[in-house]
Amino acid sequence: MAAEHVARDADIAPVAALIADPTRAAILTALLGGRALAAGELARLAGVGAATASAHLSRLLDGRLVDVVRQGRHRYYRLAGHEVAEVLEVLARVSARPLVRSLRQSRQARMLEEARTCYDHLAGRAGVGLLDRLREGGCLTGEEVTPEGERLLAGLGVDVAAARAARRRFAPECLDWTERRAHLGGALGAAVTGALLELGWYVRGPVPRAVTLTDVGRGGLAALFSGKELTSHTPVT
Amino acid sequence: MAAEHVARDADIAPVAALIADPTRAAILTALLGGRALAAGELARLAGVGAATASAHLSRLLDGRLVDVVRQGRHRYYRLAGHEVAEVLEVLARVSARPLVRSLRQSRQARMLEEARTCYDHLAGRAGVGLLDRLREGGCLTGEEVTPEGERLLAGLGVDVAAARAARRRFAPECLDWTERRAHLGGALGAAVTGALLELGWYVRGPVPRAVTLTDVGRGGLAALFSGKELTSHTPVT
DNA sequence: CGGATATTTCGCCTCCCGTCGAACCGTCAC
DNA sequence: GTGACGGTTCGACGGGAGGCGAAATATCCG
Repeated sequence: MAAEHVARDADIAPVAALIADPTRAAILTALLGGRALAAGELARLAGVGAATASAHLSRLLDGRLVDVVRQGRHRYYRLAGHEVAEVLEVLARVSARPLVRSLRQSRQARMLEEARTCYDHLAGRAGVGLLDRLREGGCLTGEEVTPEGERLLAGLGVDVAAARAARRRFAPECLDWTERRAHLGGALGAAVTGALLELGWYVRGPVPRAVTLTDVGRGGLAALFSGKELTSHTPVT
Repeated sequence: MAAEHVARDADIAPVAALIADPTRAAILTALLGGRALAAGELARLAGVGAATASAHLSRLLDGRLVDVVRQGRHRYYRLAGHEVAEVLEVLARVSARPLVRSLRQSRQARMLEEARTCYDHLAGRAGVGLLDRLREGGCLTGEEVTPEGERLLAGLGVDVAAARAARRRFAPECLDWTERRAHLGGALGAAVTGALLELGWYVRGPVPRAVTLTDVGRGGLAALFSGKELTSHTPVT
């Protein structure tokens, strides 16, 4: 989903190992509330002796998953930054992944599979289709926009020059994890997506990252790409 | 960061334990490319015997971190969905967290700490400040908008009724992990943030989730909240 | 059908790691 | 000071998990 922004390979095992222990997981989860808690409190919450908790906290400190602030004879521990909280939250989401989704959830999931934003660019079947159409139409070769592409995008109101001048990567492929194929990311992806929303071809949906194709958008895209839909699927109803 | 959307507590330890083993981590990382790989290939990539790899894959399968597709005498394994890929990516990010950031990174980090979007609503010091100002001004009590709040928000072009009718939670607090305090999330948070962008009080920055306060916005907010800035800090330069 | 190859299952060994009790070091209260 | 309490360090114990080789199973190819 965020392949564009993935850090180069780092050993994830050590960090995972820190979270893998049930006691440490309980400690970290207790700290998810944002408050700093004393060592003894954490030991109690985790249901373990003070010695054990201390050992765990020491390891979490080494691994820079928690910070400690000493205050008198107490030591208050808290999570070491929002990245750590994010890991715990994402991990909680996959851990809670139900075997079978509710109707509402599966409908939302289908909407997100169809079209959603990935940070600030279009993803899902629509995102993958868009990149395919752009490449098929010779608008994009590698990471460069061709003259045809420049014309087509200008027609949409995309400022390609501004995107090229942006401080982020211009037009990287971003791996789409529901499609397992690439969609268009980077400054250009953001600019194109912004233009599509601006034109009202896509509108943001009720679910945070969902966007949906409008009738206007369907017509516009069909005209742009000579009748080819971005995706062959019927829209989610 | 995404406390609004966090699943209820699930034991994250088992999933973390699956990732915690270096061999399994290597297997999962190899699968991050999105392609399905055969068991033997994965064994080779992970630098381990076929028997060992098989055992690991079996456990990953049990834990629903990978899917398998049998094709003749080969068994191709792939990650079981985008959530799993997300976990690995976020985990890679914290694992790679440098001890000291580069100047550019720290500047970007400061921008994000100041103001950014969290899914589709305002976060960072600006987001926390906004919620504080709304509460101080008596615009919001608990999760309800007061008549004063209704007037103030209407002046900004926020359609409170529409937000209230949305299918997502109306105005939940969303824990902000850089501030360790709450900001306004949910349908109302999204609507307010949309209005602020629409008015040009905030504009999206070069970095994916960054937004920055404009001069117009500074004036508008000052007028709204009788001179109080959302944050006492000088803007990031 | 029979040999070759891919993958899994089965023991077995080893070693790491979480646990606890007890001793030790700081800090607070009187 | 001196006792009480929070927290960490030390040492020993036990269980669980990963590693491998060998045998079993499944699939392909001729």
